[in-house]
Amino acid sequence: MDEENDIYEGLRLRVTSGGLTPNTKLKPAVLRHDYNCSASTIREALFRLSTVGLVSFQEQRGFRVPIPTDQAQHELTHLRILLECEGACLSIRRGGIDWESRLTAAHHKLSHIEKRVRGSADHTPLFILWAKAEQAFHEPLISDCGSDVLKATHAMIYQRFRQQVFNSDKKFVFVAENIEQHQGILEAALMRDEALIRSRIYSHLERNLVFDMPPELPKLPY
Amino acid sequence: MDEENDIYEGLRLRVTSGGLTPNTKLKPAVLRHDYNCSASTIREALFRLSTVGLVSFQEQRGFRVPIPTDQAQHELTHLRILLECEGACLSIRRGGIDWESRLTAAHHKLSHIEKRVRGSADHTPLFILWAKAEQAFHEPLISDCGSDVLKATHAMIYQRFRQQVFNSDKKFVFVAENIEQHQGILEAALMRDEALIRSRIYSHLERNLVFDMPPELPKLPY
DNA sequence: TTTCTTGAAAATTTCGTGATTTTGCTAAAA
DNA sequence: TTTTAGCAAAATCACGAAATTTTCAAGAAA
Repeated sequence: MDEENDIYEGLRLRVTSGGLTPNTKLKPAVLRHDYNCSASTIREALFRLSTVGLVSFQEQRGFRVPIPTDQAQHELTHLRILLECEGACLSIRRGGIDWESRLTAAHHKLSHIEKRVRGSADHTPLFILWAKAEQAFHEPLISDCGSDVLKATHAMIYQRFRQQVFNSDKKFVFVAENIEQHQGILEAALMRDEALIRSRIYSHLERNLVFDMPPELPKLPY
Repeated sequence: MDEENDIYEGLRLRVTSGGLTPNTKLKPAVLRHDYNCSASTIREALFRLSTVGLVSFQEQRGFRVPIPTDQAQHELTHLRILLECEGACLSIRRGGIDWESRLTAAHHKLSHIEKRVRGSADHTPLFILWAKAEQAFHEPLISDCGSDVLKATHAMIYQRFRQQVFNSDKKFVFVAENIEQHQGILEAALMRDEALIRSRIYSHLERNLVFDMPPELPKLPY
């Protein structure tokens, strides 16, 4: 099980950012050779991935790479906004100087990579690197919210979101605005301005919303 | 897998509302007899349950019934409020007359059971019945939000919440206020008043929050 | 041509077993 | 009495094979 986890991680990487065509069948009897283990072990890992929505599963019909749809992209984005805004606001209240520090460090790395991406013609080779850095920025954003459940749920949604956009036909198109948007989010965090960080997280993710959002939801009662 | 799912559901019921003492070991070799199948099949189902947080798992140490903690209760309640408010508001906007109808029907059943519970001395025997009716009310509340991801995430959190309170030492104490609170939520839904339904969902769940909540979060940017 | 049946090949699911690890008990040492 | 060491029993994990189900191509019927 020590390496069982490696198998799980390996498969997760493959279905989220491995360039697999959506709807591709994932056959334990085939994949076993790539990981030097039995089909049962692969099956177990695929099963776990299906529970969190990273591979689709139908009884007696095996596992497949999920098909990205506009609907799914919209829903995942919506939930990401909801969870990330909540986590960020709570972190602003609870986080100390060490939180600011971690966030700033993560942004520094991300910013460096994004500037490199902007300068290069083909973004594809840098994608994996960028994806890791962007996750490493969005994660500490909510790290001090004080809720493991919130963080775990966000992580689940985030992974599915990443898979969705990477496997959609648009592939990876780097958006230059990302740079200033990430900067803006960092600034709002350091300013401890909750309304501002909400607004900026929303603006950052907005372009992934394919349908209209309700014009305005009333403020929370707490 | 036809009955595999029955096994999964059976085990889920047992760990969420089966009266098992927290930290009880769940041994595949023992449980197999209750379900007439092999230990491997049980193991697979337990594995799936562990992925959604309904049983705890440690490699080489097997599966156990999770131990309820105040922290977990607080976090699960917090997320329930977040998701349920969001889903209810979206349903208010998108739901039609059929939505009102389903919600009213569910409330009618729940209300009937709750009045019976209030009248009886020992609540325990009615608990299973009540739990089902209460879930059957909170589920259509968000059913027309238009997001399967939101609904699935809420279902996951809801199950864990239910397990948490049922397995905590307080066991099942029926709170009389539930009756008017559910009534109030229904009314807010029919009035299509989003601010009101948020406030009432919060009030309804508030007593499960063991720590202070932030005094107020600013309104969402959309 | 299109639809329906048939049956062989392929894939999926379930199961028992052996290897490895943990657990619990007993006895010796401090 | 308390702690440590060692051994036996029990439990967990990975595996390969048997049993069941699906897939799909080829031929029959409409």
